[in-house]
Amino acid sequence: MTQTHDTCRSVPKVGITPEALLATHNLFRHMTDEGKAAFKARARIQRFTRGNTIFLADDPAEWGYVIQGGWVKLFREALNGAEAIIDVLPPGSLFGETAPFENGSYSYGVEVIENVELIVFPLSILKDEAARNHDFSMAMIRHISGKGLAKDKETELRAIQNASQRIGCFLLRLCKDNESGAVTLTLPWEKALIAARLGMTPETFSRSLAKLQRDLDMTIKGPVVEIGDFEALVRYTCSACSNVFPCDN
Amino acid sequence: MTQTHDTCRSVPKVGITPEALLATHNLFRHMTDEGKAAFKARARIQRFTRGNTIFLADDPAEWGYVIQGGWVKLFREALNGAEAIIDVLPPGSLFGETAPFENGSYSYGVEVIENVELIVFPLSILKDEAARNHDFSMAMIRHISGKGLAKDKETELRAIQNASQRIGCFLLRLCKDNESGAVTLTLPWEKALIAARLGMTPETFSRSLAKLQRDLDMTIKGPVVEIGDFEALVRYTCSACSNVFPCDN
DNA sequence: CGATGGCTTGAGGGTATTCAAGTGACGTGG
DNA sequence: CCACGTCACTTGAATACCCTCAAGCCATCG
Repeated sequence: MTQTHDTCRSVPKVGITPEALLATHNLFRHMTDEGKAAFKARARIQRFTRGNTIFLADDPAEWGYVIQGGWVKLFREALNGAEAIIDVLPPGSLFGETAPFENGSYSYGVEVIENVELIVFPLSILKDEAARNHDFSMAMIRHISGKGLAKDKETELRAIQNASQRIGCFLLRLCKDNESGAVTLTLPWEKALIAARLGMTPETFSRSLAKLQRDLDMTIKGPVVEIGDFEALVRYTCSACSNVFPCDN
Repeated sequence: MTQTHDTCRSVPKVGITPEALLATHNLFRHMTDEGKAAFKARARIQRFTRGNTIFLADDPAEWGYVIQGGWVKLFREALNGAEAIIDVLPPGSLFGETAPFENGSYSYGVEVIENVELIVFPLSILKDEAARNHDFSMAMIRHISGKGLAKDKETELRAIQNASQRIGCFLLRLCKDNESGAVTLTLPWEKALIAARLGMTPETFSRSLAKLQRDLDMTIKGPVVEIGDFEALVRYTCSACSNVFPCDN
C-alpha cells in the first residue's frame, strides 16, 4: 500500500525517439523529408541534473529542446533577484522553439527541477524549414497560437482565483474527464514545485490544501489525494474561471 | 491652463486608411495583391460607443478589427462575475486576428471604453491569405510570437511588481525613451481602468499613486502627472523587472 | 544514528481588498 | 443661478489573503 516516492510520483517517461517525434508531433510531422533528415542527423541527446541551468533569458537562441523525461521550469528573473515562474514542463514538451521567430534570443530561462533527458536540435532547422515549407509554417502558426491561448487563460486564473482554487484547478486537470463521485489521484511533482507553478509559496500551498481538506470532502496523505466529492470540488474551483470542467487546457 | 477632459486625455487618433494599413502594417503589408484587393473590397468602418460589447469570449470568430480611434479592453469573465482584464488597446491596434488559427472562436471578450472607430474585415481573408501566401504566413508567425513575448513579460510583471511599481512601470511606458530630469505626462484613460489593466482596484491605485507622490518626487493633479526625478522612478520601478528602462514593450 | 529533504505548522507582518463614506467637478433641470 | 444627481476619485477602517521567518515533524538514506 505504501508506494515509494519513485513509483507514486512517476509520470510517463516519454522517451520518444527522434523518429517517432518527427512522425507524430503536431509541429515536426509537417517537416519535409529533407528537414527531417537534417533533424535526425543533427539532433543529440543531452542529460542535465537537477538545479542545472539549460539557458538563460536573453541568451542567443541556437538550440531547441524536447523533453524525453524529467521536468524543467521556465522562469524570468528581475534585477533584484525575484523570480517569476512562467511554466513547468512535463515530458513530451518542447521549449526554446519560438525564439528564432522572436528576436533570436530566448525569452525565458530554463532550469532543471528533476533530472532530464532532452533531445537537442539546432533551431536553424526550424527556421530553414519554416522559410521553405509552407505547410510547416502553418503548423507553426497553430503551434504558437495555441501557446498564446494557454497564456491568456493562465493570466485569467492568476488574476481571479485564490490559492485554494488554483490548487483545485490543478487537481481537476490531473483527472481524466468525466470523473464523478470519489476520485483518488497522485501529485506528479514535489509540492513545493506545484506551489511555485501556481504562483504561491510552499507554506501557502500546504495551508490551502489543508483548507480544501477541511471545507470539501478531501483527504491528503503525502502525495496521494482523495477527492470525496468531485462535483463539489468542481463547483468550488470553476466558479472562479470562465470555463466549466472539463476544460480543455 | 485648465485643460478639458477631452484634450488632456486625447491620444493620437490614428485614423489610418485601409490603404495605408495594407501598405505599412507589419502583417498586412505581406498580403498578396489579390488579398489586399479582397480586404479593400470587404473592409468596413464601424463605430461603437462606450460600454458596447464588440464580441464575447467563445463567440465564433468571423471578423478582425483594427482600431482607428478610441480604446477597447480585452477581458475574460469568470462564472462568478469576476473579470480579468487581459489588455487595453490604443488606436492602431489589431484584435481578433489570431482566432482563425486557434479554435475558430475568440479567446477574449472586447468592450469599448472610449468611443471607437474600427476597420472591420472578415477573418477569412487572413485565413485564405495564410493558406496561399508563404510570406504572409511567416509574417503571421512573427506577429503572433511577438504577442507571446509580451504576454510572458506581463506575467513576470504581475508576479514580481507591487502595486506602486506596476504604476511606475505604466508611467514610464507612457514616456518617450531617453527622458530625464523632470517630465510631465497625462494619463491616457480613467484611473479606474488603468487600475484594472494593472490588476488592482481603483482604491489601491489611488493609494499607490499617493505613495509614489510621497516617496518619489512626483505631483499628481487629476490626470496630469509630473515626474520630478525621472531616474529615481526608473530605479524604483525597474529593480523589480528583468529589463531596464528603456524597455521595448 | 544523525543528517537531509520534503512538508507542515505557528506567529507576525505587509499588501491589497472590501465596504463605506466623503469630496469635488460637472451637467441638468427647475 | 442654484439645487441636485452623477461620476470620478479619494480616504478611512476593517479584513482577507498571502508572505516571511522560524521551528518542528517525519520518512529516507548514508
